[in-house]
Amino acid sequence: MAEAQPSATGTAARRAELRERLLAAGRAAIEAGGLHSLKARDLAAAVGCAVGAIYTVFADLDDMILGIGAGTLAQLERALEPQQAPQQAREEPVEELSRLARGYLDFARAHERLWRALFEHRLGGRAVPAWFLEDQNRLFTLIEAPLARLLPHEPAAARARLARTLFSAVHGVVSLGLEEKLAPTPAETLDAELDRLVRAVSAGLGAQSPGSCAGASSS
Amino acid sequence: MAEAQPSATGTAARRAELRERLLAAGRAAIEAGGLHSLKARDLAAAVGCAVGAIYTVFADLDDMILGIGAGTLAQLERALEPQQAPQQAREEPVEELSRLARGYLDFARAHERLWRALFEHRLGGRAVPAWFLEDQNRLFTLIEAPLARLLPHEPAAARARLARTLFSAVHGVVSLGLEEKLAPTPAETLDAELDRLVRAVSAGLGAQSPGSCAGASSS
DNA sequence: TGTACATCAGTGAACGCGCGTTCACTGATGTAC
DNA sequence: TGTACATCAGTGAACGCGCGTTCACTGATGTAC
Repeated sequence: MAEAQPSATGTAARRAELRERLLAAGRAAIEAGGLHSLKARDLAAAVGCAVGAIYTVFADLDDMILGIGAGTLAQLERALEPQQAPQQAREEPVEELSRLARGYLDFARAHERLWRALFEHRLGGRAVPAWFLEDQNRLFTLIEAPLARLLPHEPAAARARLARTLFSAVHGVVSLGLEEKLAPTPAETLDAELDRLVRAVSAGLGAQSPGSCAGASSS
Repeated sequence: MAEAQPSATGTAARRAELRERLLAAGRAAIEAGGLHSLKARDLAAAVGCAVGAIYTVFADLDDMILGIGAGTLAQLERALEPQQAPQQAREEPVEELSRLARGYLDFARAHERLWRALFEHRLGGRAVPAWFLEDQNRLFTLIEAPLARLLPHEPAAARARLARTLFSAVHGVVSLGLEEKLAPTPAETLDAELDRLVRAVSAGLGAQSPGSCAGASSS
């Protein structure tokens, strides 16, 4: 017998549980209808609490949106991390970059609205908190590793910039490619195009760096 | 003396003028505060007419937003076209692609909110009209020309896809690069990064195609 | 174990505001005679 | 040229809805004795 439901015991625990359930309801709402479908009354109805209870756990809805965004970022990071080859037996940097891009595309497909919500800024004028930006930067870091092997002579600062640029380019292809309201791109075509882009950039970057091309016949 | 103001004479002409003035007011509103600042009452106040008059010229505000978008696309196209080198004395395809990308970045900078409005879809569930999609496709066509010279052996269909992909990549870099709410990128850095990307892709694409470089000595 | 009481998480009706769209009306325009 | 009348572009108050947030209240929880 004892506590069947995961209902919390202490007050603090109850609050934490309410917070989680609201976050889950918020995620569900966004997945069902986009960020604009996030409504205080709907959330309250979904978790079975009063509207006012939301404000005992979040400062306001924007605060909650940030919480959801943090979860999405964490999930995205988890989805991409395993793509990194085991420490030893490192694969070609190009392959790793290609897999990361593909992982990003797959994630966007699987959680399109949640993912798009990351880039819609509904926060009324308020600045994005620092911890949120750090979460984002961690994504770029994933790209920097293979990039470092691809361009070993590139200064670290330039490599960081490049990681961001590469991410942005991939993001652009995924974002416009999945936008079905405009000219829709068939799934396999999009896969192929994204891969082609990543390989072209990788090859081109290698060629730009000292040596390169006939010299980048790898080693 | 005679008609001083550009006030129209006939009824039809008056309507056309009202439409233009409303579009101008709408553009101004978006430039000042983004798409969300487009309010019927503000528009009426700006052009000095009644709220109801708007609906004698546009079906609703979404219809008007499409009209504004069409204007933005036309302006963007005008901004990019001259970038194409005179028919004779064609420059290197890479240079042309680089200049197109730079032109896109400059346009986005100069009219950021108007430009972003093109990609925000406020149209409630309604499909984007065909003429709007055609306007968009004309942009991709601008890229196809230099691409054709860069990859002469590429089938036309693949080239069209590639133009779209390249556009998306550039768009991504510009879009995230100008987003000041996230980690902001300094202007010159963004210029340089975008250029580096375009050159890398161009070089890489050339290397992918038969011929090229050391002959894709990979294998 | 029982009782009285204080605390405070949680309540939900109500506030306040914003805003797209409508429609019964008006007054200027232009036509007919 | 003048007059009476019909048309209809344009009016703007009002409708209707949505929605974030508040706050006076309540009832469950847990403590003190």
